[in-house]
Amino acid sequence: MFIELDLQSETPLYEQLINQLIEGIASGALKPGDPLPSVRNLAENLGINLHTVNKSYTLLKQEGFLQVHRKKGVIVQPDAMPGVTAEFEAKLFRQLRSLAAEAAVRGMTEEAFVKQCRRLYGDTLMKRGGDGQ
Amino acid sequence: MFIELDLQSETPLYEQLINQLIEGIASGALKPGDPLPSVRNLAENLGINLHTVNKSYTLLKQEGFLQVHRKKGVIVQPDAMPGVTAEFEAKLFRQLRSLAAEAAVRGMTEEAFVKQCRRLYGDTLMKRGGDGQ
Amino acid sequence: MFIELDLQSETPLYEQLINQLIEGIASGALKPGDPLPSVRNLAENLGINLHTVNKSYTLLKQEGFLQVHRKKGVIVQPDAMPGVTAEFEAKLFRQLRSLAAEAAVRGMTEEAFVKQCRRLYGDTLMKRGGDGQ
Amino acid sequence: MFIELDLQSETPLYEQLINQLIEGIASGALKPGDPLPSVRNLAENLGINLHTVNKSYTLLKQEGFLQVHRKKGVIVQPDAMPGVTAEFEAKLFRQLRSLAAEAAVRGMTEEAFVKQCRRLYGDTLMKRGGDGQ
DNA sequence: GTGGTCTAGACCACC
DNA sequence: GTGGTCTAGACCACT
Repeated sequence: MFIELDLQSETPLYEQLINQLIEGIASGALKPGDPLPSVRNLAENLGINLHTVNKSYTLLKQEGFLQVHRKKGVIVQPDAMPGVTAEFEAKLFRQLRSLAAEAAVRGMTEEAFVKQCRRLYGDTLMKRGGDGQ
Repeated sequence: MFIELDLQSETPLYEQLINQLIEGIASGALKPGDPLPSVRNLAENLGINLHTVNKSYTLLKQEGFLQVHRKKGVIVQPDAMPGVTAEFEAKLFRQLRSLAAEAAVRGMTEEAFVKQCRRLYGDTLMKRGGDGQ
Repeated sequence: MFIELDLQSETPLYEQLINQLIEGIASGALKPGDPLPSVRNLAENLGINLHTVNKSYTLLKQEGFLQVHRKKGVIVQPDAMPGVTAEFEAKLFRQLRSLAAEAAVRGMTEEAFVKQCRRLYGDTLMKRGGDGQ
Repeated sequence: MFIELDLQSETPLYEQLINQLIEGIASGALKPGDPLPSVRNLAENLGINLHTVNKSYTLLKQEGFLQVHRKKGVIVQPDAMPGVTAEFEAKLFRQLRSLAAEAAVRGMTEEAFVKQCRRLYGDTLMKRGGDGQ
């Protein structure tokens, strides 16, 4: 498993897990239709409680990234992934604006900031070639 | 006052306040050496608790964005703003990676993502010319 | 076979099966006295477990929609279908009230709601004329 | 409190609670902006666990029926209620079709069925005059 | 064995 | 005081 949680972090475990699963999908490590580990299994591997994993899975299901399949258990959305919803745009907007403002105040130039953005988007996907579909 | 808090938001009030003050500095609405409203005053204007404003100010002072001035009270850092610390880089990295991954999964192209990043950085600074509307 | 199960649905398979068989009877696709596929056969065709089909049949027999026939195996109730029992009325009441309330809150007018109800009842029976496509 | 849970029912407690809260909104007993009891408080009154109430509230928040207000606690959506989404239409369709089919097979006429639908929609709203806005 | 539900008790952040 | 998070342990329905 490629997942690593930071027990000291201030971001909740279930949220870290959500982020890492989405990154897994983005990178191609998790492909549409792939089965995920069972809640119990993953919880044990990560050394956390079953309910915490369950919460992450549930939220990802509600968002449409995951599905429960009656035979395969929990799987990655095999059909269309959720698109760019208004909620996501709002979240993106809010978070980017804060980050950009702080970066600017701290003296980071626009080019440095944008370069970092591009790099992180690219990193995410680059692994696809070596690893995914 | 250019500050607007969203009582329905999931972001804590003190954090919203921090963000908006930093955005105010980035845009030039708040310039180095400018005095900020007193804790009591701002709390009253925003209709929130003293403690909340206090917490925001304290954290911003700790980070080096604000200072206490004998006569003017709390002012915007008149000397060098805090630079790009390791903590900030880590935060930037973590948050951007999550956002980029989700954007990618949702089908947002790299160009669209980067464009949005640049736009939000630019928006922040553009107001500087106008000197703080 | 006119039955289609959704493995991603939150409704249990045995319940989906029950619903579709009742809809089959309602539409006339299954007529009183008609034999049903054997448990084994149907399970194989649908790609699901024997137990699941068995559970559906058993419950439908208990309710009186199906019967066991010495020679034909399981058949559709050839005599009087079960009537409007107190249990059914209670279920109908409970579910309709919830749906109606949510529809109302979501801004669906009474006429739109009732129209939908009538349409779905009508759809079910209209196929009867065609005798079970 | 107007809420009554059936501990024997096969429908989960949190779902019963959700339904009753929506019915409360539909009837006008709960008006936009009204504060709801705290999770602890309601849980105690209903004799169930805090987490069960929490789950109901959380789901209703996600759907947009409720909001957390930083000062008033949990309140009924003060702005626009969620409209008729595709998911709701699908749910309505699925459930009504099953109910209609079973009603038809049990010998309930279209008029009797539709009348019941209209009655339950009406009941829900009628209380508004006496009780609500 | 799976996911789903419920309970119980604890700690924390926020206001 | 509030809601949010996490843990622990239990039972059930479904396949």
